[in-house]
Amino acid sequence: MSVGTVSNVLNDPAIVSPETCERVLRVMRQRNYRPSAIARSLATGRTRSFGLVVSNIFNPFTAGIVQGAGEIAREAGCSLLIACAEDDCQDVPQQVQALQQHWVDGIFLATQPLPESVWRELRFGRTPVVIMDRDQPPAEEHASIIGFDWFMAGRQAARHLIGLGHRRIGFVGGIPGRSSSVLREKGFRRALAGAGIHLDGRWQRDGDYSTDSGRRCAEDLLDQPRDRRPTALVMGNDMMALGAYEAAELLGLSVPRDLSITGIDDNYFVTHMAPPLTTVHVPTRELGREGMRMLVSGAAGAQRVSLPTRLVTRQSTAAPSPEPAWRDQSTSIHSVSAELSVPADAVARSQGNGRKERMTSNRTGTVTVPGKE
Amino acid sequence: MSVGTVSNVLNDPAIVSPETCERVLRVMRQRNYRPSAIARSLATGRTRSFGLVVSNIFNPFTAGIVQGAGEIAREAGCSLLIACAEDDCQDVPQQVQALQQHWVDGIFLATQPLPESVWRELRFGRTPVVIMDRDQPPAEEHASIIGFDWFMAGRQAARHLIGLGHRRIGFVGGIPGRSSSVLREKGFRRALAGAGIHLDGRWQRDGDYSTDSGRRCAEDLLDQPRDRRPTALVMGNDMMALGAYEAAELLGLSVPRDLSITGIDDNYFVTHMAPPLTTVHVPTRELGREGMRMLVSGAAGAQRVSLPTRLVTRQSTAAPSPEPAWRDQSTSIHSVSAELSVPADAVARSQGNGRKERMTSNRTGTVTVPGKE
DNA sequence: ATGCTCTTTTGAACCGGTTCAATCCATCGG
DNA sequence: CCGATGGATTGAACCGGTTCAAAAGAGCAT
Repeated sequence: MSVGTVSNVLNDPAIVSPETCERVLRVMRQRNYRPSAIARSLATGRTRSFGLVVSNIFNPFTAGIVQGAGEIAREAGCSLLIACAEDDCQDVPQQVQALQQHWVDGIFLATQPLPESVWRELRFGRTPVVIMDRDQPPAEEHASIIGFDWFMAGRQAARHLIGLGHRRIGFVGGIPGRSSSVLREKGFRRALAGAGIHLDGRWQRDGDYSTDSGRRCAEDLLDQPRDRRPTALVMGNDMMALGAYEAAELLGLSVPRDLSITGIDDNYFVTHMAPPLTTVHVPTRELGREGMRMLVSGAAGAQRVSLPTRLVTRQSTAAPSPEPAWRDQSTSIHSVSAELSVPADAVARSQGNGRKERMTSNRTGTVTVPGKE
Repeated sequence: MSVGTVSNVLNDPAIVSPETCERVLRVMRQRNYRPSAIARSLATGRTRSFGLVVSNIFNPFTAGIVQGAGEIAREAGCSLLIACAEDDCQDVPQQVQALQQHWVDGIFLATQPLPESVWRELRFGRTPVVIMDRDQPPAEEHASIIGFDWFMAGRQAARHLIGLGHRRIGFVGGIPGRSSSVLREKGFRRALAGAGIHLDGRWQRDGDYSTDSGRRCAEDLLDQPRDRRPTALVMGNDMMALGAYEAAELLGLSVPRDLSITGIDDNYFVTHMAPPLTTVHVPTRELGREGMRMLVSGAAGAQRVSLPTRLVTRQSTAAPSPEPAWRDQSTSIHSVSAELSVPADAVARSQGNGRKERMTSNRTGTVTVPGKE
């Protein structure tokens, strides 16, 4: 019995006679044989394993990607090497190098930010690469980009509030300059412009995606006389929205009666916030799946994919309370159209008894705007 | 120039003449040579990589372990293969098998629960194994057990409340039968017994570690006339404590004025709960580090390590409000001693203005009970 | 010049598979 | 009976390193 035959039983049983095949399998079972992935890789030059580099593993955002990527890898019978980079991501090049030495068949870079120096490392390998959420077009042929439509996210949040009748809407952005932040803001601005609402620069702040920064910015925006204060806030992500809740509590404002708040991300904890947060769902698991799909299918290369987001309505948003009579409402044609576009049930739901609602609400909430918006 | 010499330059430059060494290194740099971890593994029989099997990657508990294990692996120059098992952990044996095929030098099993069938898989490999939090002693010589002192955790939570003067303390446990749950409860009972407090079975419920179950159990415990209702709740983990907050809000009880609540885990979100949660810190990152340390040092085998927990005091606990006068206080010697053991500053802090406190409190909170308790 | 260390380099076996040309063997047609 | 056909099996090269006995060379004492 030659090793070649045994190898054939493993890889292509059809070309081996049934008796031989059976005999080989019996012995394997008996001696509890396990083929060595290592040796196989050395012989074939392919490992059927992929590398995934992430930064903050505590971030639910990251966890979603890991989850999704793992699913696809499993389905394809491939293994996934997950490399956790340090917080500042400076060691990503080393991580990439380590993965290359393991001959991974592809690399998924899902860190934020991504240091420029990785390109030097990537250039030498012929390894296919998928990169998450990168601004610049890839410098290499074998790299694909995958990301979220952050413009859509910002616009969806703002449109929702406009639809509820809000006119004075504040915005707290994420880390300035980062494209994911810039696009959220652009989407927000577009929505306001589309509704003919003048954007007051005083109602805009830059945070850094942390709860604390969210609280600070929100306090700053809200600490004004009632008639000059925003009636709604679009927060750049859920963590900052959490901070906005804290700010509202500090200032004695009730959510959503005195202030509507929206987030972006749809982290798992938002359903447990009081009240549950209306936010823009960002399909991280789907990004993990899609990115890994590109790698296992060998389709990675010079592509650019953007995943849509969708608004999930919960109890942190409602129509603004009526203004004192002496203050004249804006009655432009835009405000009328905005008023008319409020979905009736959304208003009813938002104004209902939040408490009872919450007991029966499911974790995922109600999807208001479907996929393509 | 023979391949043997080149190999020596890589592994033991000292035995190669300086000129040769330099020459080899220059060519390597020039041709951008990267040694193949695959080929090296095949030759040496060791991969310098380890497997870590986890279940729910979204769980901060899991994230902590991944983080810690990753740190030690990195320090040791080893790589870490992270395998995410499905939620029910039924596929752990397959995951283990895959890791064994990759010739990992050791496996860290950090799933909960762990199906019995893995033993069949583990028995055949000579791979060292570290298992998290397992009840039974290991069946094999090469397996070590690492876990938390859940008994201590339960006791610390209860003692803290007793120290504040609580006598009617409710308990909501985790999944019944699981040793981590049983031990928490035992620690809780021991603390009460130690203070001479009679444990009323009606003040005990079993949850499943989810927020919803926590809410249900807490509601159930609290929905009684004031004088028969617990003044404090020990919740089996932070998620269930979150549920207890919801229950308190539903019943119109203020935390901590009407009800003190403690958790276990010290998840990152607890500092953002309103009020911030007093909980027992469980050092997951340290567990990851320690477990991986056992593997990389080759010390894994028939050991049993238990990591201490520690109480972190925040604003969800306070002394109970005084009872109506007509109800006679228990005045046994135990209650007097309990009263005296209240640390003065803890009471002051808990009763202070939670709002102002919170703005300046650091994320990690105040460590009340140091390491060894 | 010879023999003896000691350092450096070499060559080949080996790790555990894959791959493929070559061989073996049975069957069938002529 | 011979040759052709085709399926099953074999043997050896190969993947890219490590390891180690053996060879080569250098330096020194005799």
